[in-house]
Amino acid sequence: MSQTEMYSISELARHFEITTRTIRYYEEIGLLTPHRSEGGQRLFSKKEKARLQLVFRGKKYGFSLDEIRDMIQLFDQDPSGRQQLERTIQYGKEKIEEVSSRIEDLIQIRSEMEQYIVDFQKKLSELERDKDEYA
Amino acid sequence: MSQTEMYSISELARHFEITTRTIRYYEEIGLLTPHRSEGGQRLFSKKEKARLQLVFRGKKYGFSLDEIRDMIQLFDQDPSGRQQLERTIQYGKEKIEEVSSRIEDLIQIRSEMEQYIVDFQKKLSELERDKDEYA
DNA sequence: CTTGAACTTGACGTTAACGTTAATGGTAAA
DNA sequence: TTTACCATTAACGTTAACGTCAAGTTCAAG
Repeated sequence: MSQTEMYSISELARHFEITTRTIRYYEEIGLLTPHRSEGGQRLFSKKEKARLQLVFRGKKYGFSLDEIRDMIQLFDQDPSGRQQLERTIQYGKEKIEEVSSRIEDLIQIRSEMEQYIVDFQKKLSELERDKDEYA
Repeated sequence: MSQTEMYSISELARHFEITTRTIRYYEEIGLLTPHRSEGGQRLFSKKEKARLQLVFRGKKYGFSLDEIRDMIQLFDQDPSGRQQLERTIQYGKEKIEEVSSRIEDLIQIRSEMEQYIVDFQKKLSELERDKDEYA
C-alpha cells in the first residue's frame, strides 16, 4: 500500500499542458526537486505535482518565478522551531497583505471598466432613441 | 486659462519612478502618443499621464503590454458608430469577465494562505503550551 | 535482445521589456 | 552667448522564461 504513485516528466507536462522543457527549467531554478529513477530519469510525486500547481497559480497573477520560489519555500518547509514558526507567520501575513492589495486594485480596475460600459450603453441607447424619432 | 499643463519626459519619469527609456519604449509600441515641442521634444498632457497610470495598473496585475494596449485603445477611442459601440461593449464585457476571474482566483489563493497561517499559529501555541507544562 | 519511444544533459536561439551608450540637438539661466 | 542640463534617435546589451536541436541513454514491449 501507499505506493505513492509517481509521474514521469511527460505525464506531468501533459497534465498541465506545458512542455517538458518548462518542467526542467523549473527544476533548474529550484522550483522543483523531483526524485530520480535508477537510470536517472525524473520521477514526480504528488507533492511535486501540487507544487507545480502552485507555480501556475502564482504566475497567472503577476508573481515572478523568483517570488513564487520564496513563497513555496515558505509554505513548504513545515517550520518546526518556535523562531522559525514566528518568522514564517510574519512573512506569510505580509504576503497575504500583498495579495489583498492586488485584489483591491483589481476590483478598482473592474469598476472603472464597468463605468465605461455603462457610459457606452447610454450612448448606444441614445442613438437608438434618435433613430426612432426619425421614424 | 485652461493652459492644459504639460509635462516633460523627465517630469513624468520622476513622478512614476521609472526611467525615460521606459516612457520612450511605451511610445515605440503605441501605448503613448505625446505631443512635441517646436524643437521636437515630447510634451505629455494630463490625458497621457492618466494613460500611463492605466498601464502601470495593468502591468502590476499580469497583463502584457500588448493586452494593455488593446484595452487602452478600447476605452480610449470613444466609439461613435452603433456597430463600433456594440463591439466595444461586447469586448469590454469580456475583459471584465477576465478581471473578475482573476479576482476570484486571488481570493482563493489568499484563503489558502490564511489557512496555512492558522495552522502555523496552532502549532506555535501548542509549542507554547508544551513549554508551560514543563515549567 | 532488439527496437522505438521517452528520457537525459548541454548548448544555443528567441521574445518582451527594458538598460545603456554614443553622437547630437534644444533650452533656460547667467 | 555660453554654460549646463535635458532632450533626441539609433543601436547594441541584458534578463527572464522558456524553445529548439543534437547527441547520447533508459525503458517497456515484443
